[in-house]
Amino acid sequence: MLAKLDVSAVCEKVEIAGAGFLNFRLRAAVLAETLAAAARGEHLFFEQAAPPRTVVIDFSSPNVAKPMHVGHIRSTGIGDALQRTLRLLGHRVISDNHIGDWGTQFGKLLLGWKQILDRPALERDAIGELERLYKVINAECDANPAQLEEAKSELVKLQAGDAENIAIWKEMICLSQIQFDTIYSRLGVKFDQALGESFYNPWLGEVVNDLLQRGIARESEGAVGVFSDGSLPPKEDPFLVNRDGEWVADPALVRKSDGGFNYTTTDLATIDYRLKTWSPDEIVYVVDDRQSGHFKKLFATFARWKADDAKKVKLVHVGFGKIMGDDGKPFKTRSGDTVKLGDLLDEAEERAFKIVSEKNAELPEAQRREIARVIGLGAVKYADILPNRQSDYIFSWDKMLALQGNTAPYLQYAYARIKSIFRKAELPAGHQPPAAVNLQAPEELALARHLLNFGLTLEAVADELRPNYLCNYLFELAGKFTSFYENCPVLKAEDAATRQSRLALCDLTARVLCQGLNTLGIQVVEQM
RNA sequence: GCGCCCGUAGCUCAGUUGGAUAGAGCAUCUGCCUUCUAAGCAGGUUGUCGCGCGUUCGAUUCGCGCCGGGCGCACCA
Repeated sequence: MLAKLDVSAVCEKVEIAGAGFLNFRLRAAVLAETLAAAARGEHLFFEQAAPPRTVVIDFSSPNVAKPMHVGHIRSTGIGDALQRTLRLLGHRVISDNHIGDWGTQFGKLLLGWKQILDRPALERDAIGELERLYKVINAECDANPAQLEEAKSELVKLQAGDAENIAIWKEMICLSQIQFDTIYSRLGVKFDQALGESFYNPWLGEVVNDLLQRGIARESEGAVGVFSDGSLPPKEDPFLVNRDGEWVADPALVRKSDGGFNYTTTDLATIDYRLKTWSPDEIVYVVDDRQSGHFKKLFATFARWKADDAKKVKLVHVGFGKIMGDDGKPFKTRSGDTVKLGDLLDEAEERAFKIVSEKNAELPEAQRREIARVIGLGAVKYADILPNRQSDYIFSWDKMLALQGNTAPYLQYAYARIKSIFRKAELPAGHQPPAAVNLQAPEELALARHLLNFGLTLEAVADELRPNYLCNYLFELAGKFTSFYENCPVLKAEDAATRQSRLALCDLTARVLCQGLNTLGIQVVEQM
């Protein structure tokens, strides 16, 4: 292999190193020229994908009439990082927020609205009031069958298009939309589409009829479900479950015995719509791992329903684990309630503000507020993306804001230090990047080599749908930069050429840090 | 019961698809601020990669079997 290999243009002599290893040494001149080209703005160490793919990403998916809570940050944060990564690499992305705006909960909500709505409370805090309606009526339904019947009949009226119920339902959606807009604008998350469950209503009946006609679904106990077709061994068959040693049917229900539809039905109609509308190569669902069984059934059902279409698209469930409190149980407030996303972000900003004020009391308050906003939000997002997504992680304010170790503030700090160098450098307007980058010190070389890996890392994130790879890359980059920073004076470098070269290295590092963090949905600050 | 996920340093976690001496942060110990932000850096200490068998030149990574934890298993989504 060595005899046939010709990489002399980019590498020094290639050496055999033990059993099955070849050692390649990148030519210093190639490294320097790659950096010089980047300094001239010709690239930033990554390339556009060829050919680009079309990818639908389904994430966040909050419910109408409920507060967005801590359970939504993983789907929202991971999904947003993925859409940003794919876009950066030149793929065509359609991000779609599949909002829970339809379903059985509206029976209870409508009943609550009619029986116990507190208008002034609704105007003060719409989501709080809607939440209260649901909780009260839900409790009453558990205790009182007559009330449950009432709720069901409100739902039937809604589904039948009753004008009054439709109007109330629309108002609830409007009120919820205000909340969603507020949260997403704080998070800086944008969607191309927000086609909620209700959007697919017109097709649900057809979906079920078609499945019945093709013999994929059948009736059972008054409901309609998709059952095993026996094509797989029982262990691998998503439509079978073992109970006490017997393999029994575990169907995907598509119509309830009362005639209502299930979420599998909506999801089937959704896949069909997305294929017809955007012809994607891939549809990615960023949803809690606990729903993996649902997605297995959904994908298997779709493959049986539309075999030709199914061959053209890759359906992927990007699952993730739970967020735990430091007691190892699901993360809750001290009083045992779910943590609301808005409150979580408020607290992150407050904690960051305290720290910024301690470290940098001399900055004006407005600037400290803005720094705290970026740092606090970044800390929460980063802590959420950093762990391998399928494992649960323990939520810790101290850890994410500790600002040492693998955290967003550490990365933002590295960026701020670079910007500080440029403020002190007092470069003339229209400063040109150096003609040559000259790398000598081991810290310079290590930093330069690591910059080259940015593109490979982005591609790994896109291929495996794991944004945590980018977190680890950036953490290493910041680490290599600070080593360089400690050991290699920039402004007081021994000669002008070294100074120019090191300035270029600093600038490229800042650009990659900024681009990388932005790709994770995190901003940077010039000073902190 | 069956399926899925997890088990890596005292703690919290990485480990880019089977590669070389398994890495970070916290904790702990030792140095470094009249010099570009010390929210930092340099270095020391810390491991039966849950256990066993197998496949392989080579296994934390793949297969099988155990042990321990979490989650899911028909009309909620």
